Amino acid sequence: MNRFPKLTPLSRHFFARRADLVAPALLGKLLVRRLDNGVVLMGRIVETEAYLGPEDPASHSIRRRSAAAQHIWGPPGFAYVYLCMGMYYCLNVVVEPEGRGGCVLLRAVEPLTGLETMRLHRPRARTDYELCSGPGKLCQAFAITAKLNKADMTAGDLVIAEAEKIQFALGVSPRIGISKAVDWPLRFYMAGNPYVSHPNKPQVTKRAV
DNA sequence: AATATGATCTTCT
DNA sequence: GAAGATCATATTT
Repeated sequence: MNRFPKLTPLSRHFFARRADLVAPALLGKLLVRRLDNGVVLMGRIVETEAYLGPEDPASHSIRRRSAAAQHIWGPPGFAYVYLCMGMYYCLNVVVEPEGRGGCVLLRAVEPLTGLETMRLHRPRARTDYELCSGPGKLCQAFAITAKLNKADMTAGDLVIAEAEKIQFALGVSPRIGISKAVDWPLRFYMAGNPYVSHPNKPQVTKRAV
């Protein structure tokens, strides 16, 4: 309970690639959150979506720069947290070389440690599957709010850390919940993993990793 | 100043 | 499968 594996945050270099390369590369990595009271929450990333630069009509980088989002054109490896539908936060990591405005949305994690605290954060969740199986749920479980917008995810209280490599089949599908570029295959997930959201969504390709 | 629009979740049918 | 909750940001008057 008081021993955690050695955590090695991913380097900024890791994020300085195209979003559609970083997104699948993040599968299997650890999302690590240290709360103010010292409790550590951890989950294995099992589902991500890539949002590219200005050539992607669904990306926030095609919109005019706002104070809350201007850092997505800055150096990669920082959190981009924003409120969706007035009620739920979504967590992104800024990726791609500086100036592009690419992001990767973290859609689902497999909860590993701190489940009791996650259940307190998500009283609505009746099963462990409902804890983190969606971008809004994940933010509730991990207590991620706009206060963590612009946080450095290579160091601090919200980081993505290296993990033991595990074998899995890569699922690819169109992104969820958007109205532009709806067919672009930029959602990546661990095929068959029970903590992925929208398990019945048809995938377009599948290959071993 | 006012309105339209979501990278969602929950509950109900 | 569909509707409602709810608000930061962007776009329109």
